[in-house]
Amino acid sequence: MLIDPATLAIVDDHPIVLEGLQKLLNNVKSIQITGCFTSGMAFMSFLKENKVDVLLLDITLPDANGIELCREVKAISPETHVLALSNHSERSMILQMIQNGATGYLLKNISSEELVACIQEALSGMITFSRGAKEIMARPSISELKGIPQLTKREKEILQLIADGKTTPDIAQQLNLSPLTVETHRKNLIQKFQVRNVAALIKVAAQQGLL
Amino acid sequence: MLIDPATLAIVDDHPIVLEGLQKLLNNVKSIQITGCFTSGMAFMSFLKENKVDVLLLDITLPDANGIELCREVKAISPETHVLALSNHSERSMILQMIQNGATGYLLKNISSEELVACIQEALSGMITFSRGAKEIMARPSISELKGIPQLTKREKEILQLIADGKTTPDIAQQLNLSPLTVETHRKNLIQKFQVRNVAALIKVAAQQGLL
DNA sequence: TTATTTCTACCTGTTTTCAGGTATTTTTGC
DNA sequence: GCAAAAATACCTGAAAACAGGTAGAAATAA
Repeated sequence: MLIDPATLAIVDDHPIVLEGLQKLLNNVKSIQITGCFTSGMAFMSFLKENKVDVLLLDITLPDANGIELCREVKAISPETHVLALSNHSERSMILQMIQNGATGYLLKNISSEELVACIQEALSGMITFSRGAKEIMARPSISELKGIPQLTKREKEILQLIADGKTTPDIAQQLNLSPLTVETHRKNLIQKFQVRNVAALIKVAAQQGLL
Repeated sequence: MLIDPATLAIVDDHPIVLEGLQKLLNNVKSIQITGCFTSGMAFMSFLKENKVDVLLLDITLPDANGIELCREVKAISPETHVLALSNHSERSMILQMIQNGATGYLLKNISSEELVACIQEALSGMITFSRGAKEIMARPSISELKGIPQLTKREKEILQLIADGKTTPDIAQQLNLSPLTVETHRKNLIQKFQVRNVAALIKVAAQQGLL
């Protein structure tokens, strides 16, 4: 008994890459390439009509950015496994792709065997990385982790409430404090993070994983 | 010629877990357990005096939370590979740990062989997940990906600038627009995201990876 | 016990945001 | 070419945030 081969699509604005990947994957029985696209829009209209099990997605595209495209794909077709295929080797980029629903991240220097293995792993419902990507992920940039101001318990608490959209009077009431006290904490937070206002405060706090 | 065994420490508030892990890893020649701790503080003072190659870290601790502890560990000792060892099976939790410098995430139902394999993988400088964690990572919650408002180019641009701490007048000047126009965009952003103010706006935008 | 940090609270005045609209001009998609 | 979407711009008044302070009480660490 034969199982249906998995359907695979590729989005990459370099035709050469498309060619190469097709040749490479054509020998693989368990995978059937059902579409190659050089733009995000073209793929999206294809996806609305066809089932796609795996998508190999380049991040840099002419019409849209890959991160957003990935999210759109998963929103329409959650069962499609999106594998980012990119030259970008920044940890933050990989994390962003994963956060936006990618099932894996492959650097373009990947070997053909590894590529097939990663596709199989994705098909079996697991996140997957190419060797290079795994190494990048294991090396957090020091700058990301240092320079994080030490917050007191109260400050963390208030930071959370601010991030939830609460205003100073709201917070004061909720914590049984004077609004003036809350204002002080808010000011201290802004000072500790060396930012100009809450918007920037929340951004850096979020980026450091404090929310 | 023998290579020095890797040093490993464990932080977990359940003594039973510590016992179990010790027994389990004692047979492994390439790993030497150099410390077991039931609190974050105890480990941190140990870390200041001793080299630790791998740390098995429970996320729920009495004195500190594991996410912050992980960051502190990496800040002091970037070469220490922190492997989260936890029962928490939420995707967001795993992502947060990774974002805060963890080299991997293991669910506590991990088998002993898998545990050793993951430790080896971490030691070789790659990120690693237990099988269960890989499966969780591959399944983004639909709620994370849906409900993301469609933003126009201008709105994205202004959202970025707001997140950078720019005020309406700043942005207006930078983009050669009337402040009133910027205000309109800002209002539309708040409406599209269904939030009360910029603080909440930036939080959700950051969480959806838009910044 | 002392020193330090944290939490609390206050004051003044200015700037910015936000709510709740309306409305014209460009783009863009079909 | 027409409709829809996007970008532009305006108005008012209230609420909130921010800058730049000071300062006492309480908790914590040395």
